[in-house]
Amino acid sequence: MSQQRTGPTDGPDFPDLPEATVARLPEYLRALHHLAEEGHDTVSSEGLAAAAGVNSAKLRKDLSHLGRTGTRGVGYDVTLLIDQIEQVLGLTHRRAVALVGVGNLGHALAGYAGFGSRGFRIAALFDADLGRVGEQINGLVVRHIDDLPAVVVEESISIAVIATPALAAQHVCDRLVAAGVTSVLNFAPCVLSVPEGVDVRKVDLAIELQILSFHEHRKSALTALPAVQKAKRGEAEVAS
Amino acid sequence: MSQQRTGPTDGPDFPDLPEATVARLPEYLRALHHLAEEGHDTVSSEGLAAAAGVNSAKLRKDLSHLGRTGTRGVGYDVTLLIDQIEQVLGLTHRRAVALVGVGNLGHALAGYAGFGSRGFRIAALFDADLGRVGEQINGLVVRHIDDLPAVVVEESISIAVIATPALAAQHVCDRLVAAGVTSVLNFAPCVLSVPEGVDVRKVDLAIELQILSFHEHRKSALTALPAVQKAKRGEAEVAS
DNA sequence: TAATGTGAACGATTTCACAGCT
DNA sequence: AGCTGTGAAATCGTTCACATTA
Repeated sequence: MSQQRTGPTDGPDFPDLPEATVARLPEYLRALHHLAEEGHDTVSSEGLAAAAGVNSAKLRKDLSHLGRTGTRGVGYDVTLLIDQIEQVLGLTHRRAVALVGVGNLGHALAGYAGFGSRGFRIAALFDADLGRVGEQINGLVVRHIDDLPAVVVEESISIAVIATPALAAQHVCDRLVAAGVTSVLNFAPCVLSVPEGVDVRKVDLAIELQILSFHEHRKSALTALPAVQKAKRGEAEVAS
Repeated sequence: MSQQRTGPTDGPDFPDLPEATVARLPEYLRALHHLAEEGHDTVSSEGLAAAAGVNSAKLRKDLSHLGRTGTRGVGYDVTLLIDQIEQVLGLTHRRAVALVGVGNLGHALAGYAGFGSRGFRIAALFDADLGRVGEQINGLVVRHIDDLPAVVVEESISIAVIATPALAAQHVCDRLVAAGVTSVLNFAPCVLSVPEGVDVRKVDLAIELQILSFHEHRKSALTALPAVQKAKRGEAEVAS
């Protein structure tokens, strides 16, 4: 819809994807890798949608933004689609990631195998605590945060993970941005302000539980008073 | 279990909030606690919106769903609003949470202080690996997953966190649901299927990075070809 | 006067239903 | 015949702008 096509010479490599679609492509990618391991060569929109936990119309609309990806009457070629999604997500090379804060959570993230297998390489660990600097985790030495600028350049790092306490996060973020980082994944429970052109995503573990708490609260309120209005909701509620 | 009834006429207690609003209330709550610690008694929609990283119209609309919460010409009473949000989110009592899978990530989650300070109590740890059963983490003994049914009842657990490998997650989830758990926070990179009435939220760390990777990719494509169409985006891009 | 609460406009996303390929 | 790709409809969410109220 909102697309002015810039000519017959294609919007080559770069469709302007809706944000909601971007957020789902990684899920499709994971499902596709799984299907590939199981030996599937092709998959229908129904099949892939089921594996990714969405409905098939949504999946088809999402994939349609990537250009022609399937074959009518047949479905999608699994390996081809993997390639196309990895292309669009910029996963054709393994991206170097810096992790700041090797406390409780940071330590676990540093050892999380899922990053390595899905396109990323933890290239450096940082902490402000001199007691932690020098420690070795998973084959990487923890460096002092003052080394940030040098290492970011050295390792061509553009993505960083913040796993510090909330009070330190904004300061750390400022230093990351100053060093050239342009994407931040923030685990600290606070709002980060960043200049234009820098992307921030946030993961707040307690917030996830609080959202579930709301639903628990609602469910127990409904079962406690089964009298009025239950005609409303009918399907399995899966929020993501 | 766990209901706090205000009487038979408690209809007004339970607004039917939009899901997007529910997802933001915890962020407001966090910001409010922070403001309270700084000694603020009241806060305007502008002020709270800034602290929570949203715009003020959205905040007012969100809060309007809770009923009259502010005072025109003045703003919102900080402690009163905290109470109202905690009420709606069902945080008036501390909820017991089970955590399954005390590997790398699960271990860190078991020690995460943010759960304790924001309405939750990790009440039990489980693992399938007998080598881990008996280990003590943060004052809790890891139990074998066969003990699930007993412990869930004993501790009145309705929320569980899954931090197992992907291959085990569905099986663990089935056992949790069978034991009576009705909300699941899933850290395993896979889709869980659950019966109606059970809520699932998912946190996939690699997916978060992949979404950032997309934006990195797009940014570098845009700076590489500064020629065409840049009139589009204007503000700081904060995706959550 | 200052700031909330809210109808109405707008925009984004999801879903439907089917035309069009293979 | 079967399944993708896609307009159009429906739904959901955001923003605007201002009437309303303390």
